[in-house]
Formats: sequence, C-alpha cells, structure tokens
Amino acid sequence: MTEAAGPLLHHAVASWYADHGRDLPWREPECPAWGVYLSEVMSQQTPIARVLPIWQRWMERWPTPFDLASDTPGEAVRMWDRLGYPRRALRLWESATVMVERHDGEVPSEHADLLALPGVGAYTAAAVASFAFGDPHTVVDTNVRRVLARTITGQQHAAASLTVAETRLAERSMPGEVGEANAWNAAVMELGALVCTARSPACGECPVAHLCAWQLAGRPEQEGPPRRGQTWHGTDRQVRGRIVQLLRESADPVTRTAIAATWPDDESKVERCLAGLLEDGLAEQGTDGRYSLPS
DNA sequence: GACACGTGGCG
DNA sequence: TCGCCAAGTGT
Repeated sequence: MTEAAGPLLHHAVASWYADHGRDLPWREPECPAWGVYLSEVMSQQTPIARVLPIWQRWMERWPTPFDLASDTPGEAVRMWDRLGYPRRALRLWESATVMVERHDGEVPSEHADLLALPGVGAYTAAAVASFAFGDPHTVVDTNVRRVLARTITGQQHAAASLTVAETRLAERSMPGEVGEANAWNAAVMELGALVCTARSPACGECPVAHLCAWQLAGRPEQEGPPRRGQTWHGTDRQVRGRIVQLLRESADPVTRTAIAATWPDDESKVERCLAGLLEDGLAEQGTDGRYSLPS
C-alpha cells in the first residue's frame, strides 16, 4: 500500500497486539504516570529486558517524583546501575525537581510541559502524553519508523535520522479516533519490537504481511552504503563508563589515583574524561580533593 | 546534519 | 570474534 495506514492496517495491528503484546508493568492500568515516565526514559536506546529490574527498584525506592527529588542525584546515578547513558538518571532527578517545584509534584499532562523537562524530547513527550494521559500525540520511535518504512514506503530500513517526511507519514497513519490512536501508538511500536525487527523480521508471523509494501516487493535488500558503526574500544565513552562505574561502586569518595587506574594506558585521556564528567554533573570533587557521585 | 553519549546481547 | 542494534536527547 502506498497511502498512509488505513482501517485494515489499524485493525490488524490492534488485534495482533491484543494477543501478543507483552504484559509490562508500566502498561498496567493502575501504573501511575510517574511509572510510565520512568519507563520511557529508561527505555531510550535500551533493551526492555534490562530496564525491567531497574524500573522495579526505582518504583520501590522512589514511588513519586517528590521521593526522587528528596534524594541526591548521586543516588539516582547509583541506582541506575549499568543501564547505560547515566546522564539520563541525572536528568530524571532534575525533572523530578521540576515536577515538585512547578507541577505540584506530578508528572505534567500537557505535551508542552513534558517537552520542557530535561531529558525529554519529541519521542518521550509524545509517548508519555499518549500512554500515561491518553492524549494521542504521534509517537515516532525507531520501531514505528521501521514498520512504516516497510509497510507503507516499501523500504527495508528507515532513514538514518528522523526526517520531516517520516514524521508526516506517522501523523497521517494515526487513526482518527482518540482511543484507537493511543492503542495504535502502543501496538505499532510493539510490532516493530517483536516482529518487524531490524535484523531478522519474522514476516511469517506478521499480521500485516499481506499488505506490507516491502513484503509485496519481495523484501528487497536496501542499497546504499551501510551505516557507519560506532567504535568503542578506547573511546572517551568507554573511559567515562569505567570512571562512573568506580564512583557508583564506591561507598566513599575515591582518589585521583584510583580514577587514573581505571585507564592506565593514557593519563591525559582520564584527565579529559574526568573533567567532562565534572562538567556534566556526573561527578564532583570534595574539599579533600577526592571524587564522588554528585550530592 | 553530524556527533557524543553506556552497556550488553546476539547472529 | 566483532559489528550491529536497543522505546533518543542535546549540542
């Protein structure tokens, strides 16, 4: 099909979701908006399987924005454990503070207020508005982009970065009715996560394979240069990760010497990374010269 | 638009 | 083994 999604697609995906959608705790009707909000931030660039245990721990320890805002940002980073991109924990703490100071301690329900929170971009604002508050903003994540690229556009992969055309396509693909629109957001994302996957799509189990443009075209391999893979070994990101891990696992502040030992090969690299972490607020230096997570 | 930003599992 | 990839955001 070459037009935006129609009722056939909507119904097929919704029906599939009813049978195959995962029972994630933040999808329970009684889950507070705070739980939905945490799940969305934690899920950024992160597999759900790794989010689950961390989400459970956060919800037990900090069941409301007020509880998190009352603790230290360092504890947020510590509880973040190895989820990755620990600045997200910092932003979560900052956003909890904003909720306490400006939104009566609640997750704001207005899309514009959500978007203004630190660490919240187009995707997360739309997702929280739709999933937590039933306000059907168009959710466009990597799953949605891939599903639409295949079913509607007939391409194996979405563009390297989100384009205006993709956003417009996603908007046009939304059902008109509010309830259906919110259900569509969740269902199409789930389809991309479980069936219409990037590496090896399970087209044999796809509820819309019969009207998928890419499928009908014979699932052609995408031409063009492959995405450039990001290197890892020896990068600042790896060194920063080691330093934060050390700070996380230390009950007491650590010395400069201990930090230098996390990357023995290159002292200047450690120097630069530590400075970056201090700049980012992921570390701080005490009056005795030692380092710790932010207090 | 290109990059930086963590981490770990999978083919 | 190693590159790809996972519910992105900020600069």
